[in-house]
Amino acid sequence: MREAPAKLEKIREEFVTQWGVMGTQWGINRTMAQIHALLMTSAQAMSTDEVMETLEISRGNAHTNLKELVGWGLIKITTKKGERKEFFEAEKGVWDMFRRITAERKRREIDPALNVLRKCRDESANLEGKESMVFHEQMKELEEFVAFAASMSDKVAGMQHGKAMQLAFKFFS
Amino acid sequence: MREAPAKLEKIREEFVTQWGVMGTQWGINRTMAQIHALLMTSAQAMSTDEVMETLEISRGNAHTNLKELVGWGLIKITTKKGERKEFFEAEKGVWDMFRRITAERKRREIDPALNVLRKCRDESANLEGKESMVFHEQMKELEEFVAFAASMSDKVAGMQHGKAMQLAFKFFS
DNA sequence: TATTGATTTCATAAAATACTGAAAAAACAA
DNA sequence: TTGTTTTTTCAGTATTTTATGAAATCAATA
Repeated sequence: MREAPAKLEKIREEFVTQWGVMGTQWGINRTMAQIHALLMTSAQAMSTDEVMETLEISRGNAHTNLKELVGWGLIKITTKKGERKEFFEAEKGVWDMFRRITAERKRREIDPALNVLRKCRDESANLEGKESMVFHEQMKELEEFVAFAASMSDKVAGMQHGKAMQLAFKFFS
Repeated sequence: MREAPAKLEKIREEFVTQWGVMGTQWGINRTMAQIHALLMTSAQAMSTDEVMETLEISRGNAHTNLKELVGWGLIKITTKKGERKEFFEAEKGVWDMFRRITAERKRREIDPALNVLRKCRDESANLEGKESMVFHEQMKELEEFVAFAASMSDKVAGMQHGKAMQLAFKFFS
């Protein structure tokens, strides 16, 4: 890696660190957030060894989290001519990042919630008593809302940047 | 608490359990999610002792998470005539729940991210070299996007249910 | 084929997070 | 005041999550 001005490296390190802290608050693992921050702000693809060295983490840790990021579609694997190693490169466009995160969170968090809600709604459909009514009604409303959120999520994740901005403009009118 | 049909209690317990599991995936603590699920589906307000007993958790745990939920605005404290204890009651409307969660997540997750991004953008504004350009550009785009998300978040969280549905309809046209 | 370089796995260790239970503080009643 | 009930805090413990590092596997080259 070509030597970057010391000042930049300092700011970048601060960004990576803070993004890691934010990650934990977002419910994602610190190293994963840090690697993402690192690759997002890298002018060129990095190897596992470079990531390990920069963040001072073990090979296992680097490997696991790089592959996890690939799973999220936030980074992709590339190769360099004459090199045997894999290199990793981040998706840099923020809209694409957002779409991928949205789609993945839907899959991991919204869809399972929907299943739970539907099951509980169905099973409480024909019960007697006030308690049962309250429960069933709550399940129904939650289920409807979450289903709606899921469909919005799909819609947004499927949109092109231009289309989305157009819509956002509509939103503020 | 009046005795509810055994079948209901079984389904409700399943819901509470599963909501707790989901909570951990959402990055929030299991007990907090369980208490929320419990109160959301309760026909009447519950005391700390009732929560402790139902979920078989300690007083400290119940107390901490009840207060945390109050902090999120997802449950509120009430009292009963002739009773000295505090009782807790959940906001049941899903739209209001959603608004409160949105507002709180913005405050806790989006706003701090914005601060980090702005700082990094500013500090990298006048640096030389390709690396610096890439970094600065990325900070700028992230900052713009997150600021946009923040403003959307405020907008949504401030909307009435009817207004939001109207908008959602527009969205699908 | 053997050799070397790279990736993957996984048992163990470390760190972060959540929970308990009991004691202290606060709120209310007598 | 003094006693009683309820809330709050927190040190210690348990659990869960994440990271390490070495060994196993895989892949490319010669």
